[in-house]
Amino acid sequence: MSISSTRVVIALSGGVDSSVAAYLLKEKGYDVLGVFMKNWHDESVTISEECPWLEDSYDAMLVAQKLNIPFKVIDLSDQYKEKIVDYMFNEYESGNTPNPDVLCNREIKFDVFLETAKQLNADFIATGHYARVLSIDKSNKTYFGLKSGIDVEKDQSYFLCQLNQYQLSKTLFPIGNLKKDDVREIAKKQGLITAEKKDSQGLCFIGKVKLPDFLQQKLVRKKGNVILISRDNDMYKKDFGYDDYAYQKQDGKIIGNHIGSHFFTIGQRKGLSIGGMKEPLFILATDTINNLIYVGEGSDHPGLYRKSLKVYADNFHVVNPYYNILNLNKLKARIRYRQALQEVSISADKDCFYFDFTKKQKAIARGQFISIYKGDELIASGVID
RNA sequence: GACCUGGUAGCUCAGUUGGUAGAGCAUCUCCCUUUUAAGGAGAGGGUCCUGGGUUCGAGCCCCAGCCAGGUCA
Repeated sequence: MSISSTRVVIALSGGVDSSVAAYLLKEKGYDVLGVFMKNWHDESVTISEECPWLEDSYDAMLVAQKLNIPFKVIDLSDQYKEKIVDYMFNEYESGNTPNPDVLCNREIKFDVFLETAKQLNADFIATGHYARVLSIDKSNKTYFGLKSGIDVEKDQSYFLCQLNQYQLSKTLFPIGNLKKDDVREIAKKQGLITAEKKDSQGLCFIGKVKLPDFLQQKLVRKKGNVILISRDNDMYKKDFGYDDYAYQKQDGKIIGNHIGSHFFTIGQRKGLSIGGMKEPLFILATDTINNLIYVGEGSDHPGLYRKSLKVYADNFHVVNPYYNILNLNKLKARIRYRQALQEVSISADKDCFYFDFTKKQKAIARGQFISIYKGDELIASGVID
């Protein structure tokens, strides 16, 4: 298959990264089609009066025009609501801390969008992620690997940690081997309107919303106690293994009230509105069954740290089955975006995968994703329990 | 009932020999960041319990009252 007859549908977000990705594909000679995904509409839960997607879609269109590639807008907001927004509400309601952007990639960009692209006769889809796809051939089988972007500062492989072999086999990341500065430089040189545009932030394609406000559109406020746990509580002398510290109301003293434990997450400092301490208060745990929040004073409070965590086997996802993860050593992992990679060792039984870090980890949040790296390749991931 | 201690920013408190007030926490804003958080920078905020008095001048001294906690009968 020649390049000129290979059709690539690029997801144009209206930002500089996808703009340059599109340009690079066009330069290589692919048959490129630009598509803007509308993932949000204003009828459902929303906070701000502005609607940033309109401006973004306009920028995306201008870039497509400039590059002389066909362009269209597709509306995936129904699917986005069903698969991402509802997931968020459900997770928060049950006391977990979801990661919508990881799900957005797995369920929307590399699923619904991929299927839509195929109907447009696409051979591949492409996005402006800072990540790379490599393939390895072994005994007549091709394995696809997800590698971090060359630009360590901008690496976005973490958000792609739930992609599977099929999805990777259909994906190109044209800017994965570029640095952000280079991307902006190219955009500038090509006169793309997005060259100086500020990097996007906040939930993918929704824009900047304050999460507590967002959640309160659906989840009700419910007054409950905030309980202060002393740093020399007996709890910290016991070994909880791979489980969370199990606090009970009588382990500390009530120092105030909150508006609903499901609005908060472990490690959180802001938003409790309780002052009068020497050091800041951090949330050690939330109990959404009894509507309680446990806090500790100071960023070095022992309740904020654990060295191990577990992932249920059902929630464990192998990105590249070329490797048998349990046979590898010198693995590293991160438990949130942009965290420096941490040394970890992995074991498993038939129910769970167990992770032991060399260094203690701060604010391990149930519902977030751990992603495991061999060198610069992301080989597996899982939902933290 | 008597005595003692204290009533200073939203909270916890500091305020030297009297010269119209500060720190931490909280709050807000900005930066950082395609999750949640964290982190960095900055800002706002006080008729110093009330009423008198002494003094050129009182949060700091004196008197009375109110409130909170404590002690003694």
